[in-house]
Amino acid sequence: MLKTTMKIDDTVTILKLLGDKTRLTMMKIMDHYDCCVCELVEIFKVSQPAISQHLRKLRDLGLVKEERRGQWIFYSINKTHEYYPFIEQILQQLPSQADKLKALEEQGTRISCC
Amino acid sequence: MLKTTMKIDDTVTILKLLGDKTRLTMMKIMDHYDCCVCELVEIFKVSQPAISQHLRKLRDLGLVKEERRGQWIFYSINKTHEYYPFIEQILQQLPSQADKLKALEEQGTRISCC
DNA sequence: TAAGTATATAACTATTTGCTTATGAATGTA
DNA sequence: TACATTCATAAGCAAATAGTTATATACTTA
Repeated sequence: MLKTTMKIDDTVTILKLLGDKTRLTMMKIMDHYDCCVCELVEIFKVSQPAISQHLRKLRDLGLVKEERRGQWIFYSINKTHEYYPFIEQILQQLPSQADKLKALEEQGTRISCC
Repeated sequence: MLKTTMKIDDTVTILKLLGDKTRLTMMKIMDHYDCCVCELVEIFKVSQPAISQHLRKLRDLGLVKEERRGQWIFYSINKTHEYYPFIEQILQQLPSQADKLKALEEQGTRISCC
């Protein structure tokens, strides 16, 4: 059990971000795999701007980091974030979302950029 | 570290409820003290219906339970809830809100009903 | 029983949120 | 250079949210 003391306001901000199915699932996925935007678009069946906007909120808080690789921008969880242990604790209790990535591979979409 | 596996949808619902400063603070307080509605109204400086509506959302999910004691209705955390360990894990990392109750006592408001 | 206190619910409102489409900027390639 | 692809941003919209005031319900007490 962690013993971090978290500020209430910070905690509220983080929980609000995680309290969205798309973002929570994205975080769970990105906890294990770097993802480019187009993969996430495929997975969640929403528009590309919708994904970008979710990523922006996560990035604005520093919860994820981006890294350009040529044409693509890959996102991953920022494990150096002050509250990463807190977030990790939550993500660890969620079921693996590896099936979603597997579905992409089978469908051939993931290969397109990774 | 807990190893519970939580459904994504359930987790989202809970995090959404906790992602509100009033509700998160209420939960932290109720984790240690039974509270009647009027106390919470005093603490949060919002209208009584606002508090009742927050409590209803928490109660609808079973996260808190109510108990009438005469004229008052006391709310407390439902420690038998399937996901209570998950919630407790979050609450434990928050700073104590005991000062808010102490302020009530000094102000004489808490005594009125407890 | 009548009046007072505590709480819940209903109705309304302003703000926030998550999505969409349209468009711009950055990179890769013919 | 021209064109295609990837991603970000802007603008607009519908739904959700958190608050308010008004009112109903339940209990206590004079």
